[in-house]
Amino acid sequence: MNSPHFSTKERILGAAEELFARHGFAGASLRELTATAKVNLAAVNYHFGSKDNLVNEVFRRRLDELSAHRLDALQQVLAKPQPTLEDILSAFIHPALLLSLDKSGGATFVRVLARAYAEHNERLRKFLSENYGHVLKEFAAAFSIQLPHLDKEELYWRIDIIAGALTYAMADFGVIKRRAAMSEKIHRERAAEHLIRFAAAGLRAD
Amino acid sequence: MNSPHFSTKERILGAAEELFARHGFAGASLRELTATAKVNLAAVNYHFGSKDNLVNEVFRRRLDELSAHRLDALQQVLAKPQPTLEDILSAFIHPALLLSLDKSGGATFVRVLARAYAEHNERLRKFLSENYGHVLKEFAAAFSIQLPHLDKEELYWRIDIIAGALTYAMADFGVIKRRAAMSEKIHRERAAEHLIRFAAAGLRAD
DNA sequence: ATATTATTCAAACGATCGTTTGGTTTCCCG
DNA sequence: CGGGAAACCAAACGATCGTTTGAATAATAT
Repeated sequence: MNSPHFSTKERILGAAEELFARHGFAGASLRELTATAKVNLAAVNYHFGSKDNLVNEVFRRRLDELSAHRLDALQQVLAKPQPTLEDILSAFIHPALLLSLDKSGGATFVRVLARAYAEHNERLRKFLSENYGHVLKEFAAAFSIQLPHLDKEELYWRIDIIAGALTYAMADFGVIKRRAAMSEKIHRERAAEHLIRFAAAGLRAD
Repeated sequence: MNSPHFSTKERILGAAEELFARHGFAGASLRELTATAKVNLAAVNYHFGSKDNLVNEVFRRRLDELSAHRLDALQQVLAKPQPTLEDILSAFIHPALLLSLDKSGGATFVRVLARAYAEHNERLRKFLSENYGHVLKEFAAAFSIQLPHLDKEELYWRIDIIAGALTYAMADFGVIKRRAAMSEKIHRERAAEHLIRFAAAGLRAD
């Protein structure tokens, strides 16, 4: 990720993704980050303005595409005659599954996503809400039709918890490396199916 | 938690639990912590030696009891003629559910537990592994009998991920407060059942 | 080739962190 | 009551953090 044929900005983004996944946002220092990226310490502030904004850009680089995939999948699901809760959840999870299987940092980014859920950083939540809140809003609306017995507050609470647990479960925080990439893909796909069923049960509960 | 009839050590532990849950271990500063506990800044180092050791003691205060409950429940399950995977998972989750329903900080501590999973702090992991690793080891042995097709490495990996997701899902990180305590208890119990089924499916997958 | 802009760099700044110090107060037992 | 241990407190220490500075270098355009 710090190969010389990447630009300074790209090397910083790559190192940031890696170190944010490993140490969290506050835990990753700009000194270790810039050393990993093989750039000068001041390069982060020069190219991104601040560490906070670097965090934003790490998310933007991946979330624009992930959100688009999720909304596409949701639109296809809602076009069906009788969409199920599992269909909607699949539209939410499957794009993240694809991202986690991506070879160039996608899996690392899913771990960063899980960090974002765990660290209840107010500033970051505001950024994500302002830029990608409409995605969760559309999914919440789709869920709401399937779950008329839940009021808005209760639904949002459940989506928040479930989305966090789903993301965490997909994030693969374990220390042990898996053996074969092929077996990993199969495992993740099956895990995603189980996650969908678990989340559907959690949403359907009275 | 900072009532004057609590001792200084207890006030510090209570404030630490609260602030660790809200801001994480690195994110909670001793200055805010001691201000919340209404004690002097130096009191933490006087009574606990260091911030790291304070983190340890926050866990020890709750985990001794939680681990004992889990091992008791596991022993009862293994005494049955045909224990199922769900039985073993229930022995792991149910004590945590009881803790999360505890009125005096138990729910807050479950959020701290979820933090511990998300922050991959090496020092903290070592402390937890040394002091409570035998609990996970006994559960892993019980799982292993039910899941002979999984080798040790794969089993530990799955337990790590699943335990993290379970803990996170139980941690109730959502901002929205629930309305009635009674409805919360019912909701959590049902959520625990769903979690058990989800985790069992994840463990049983090839 | 020269002027202008963009980028990189070593060094320092101010703020905040956990921790330590030395003195004061409080408590308790002989 | 008196004396020694325990507890508390304000203040300072050293380290590390994100950020800024101003000069040196590289790249680009006229």
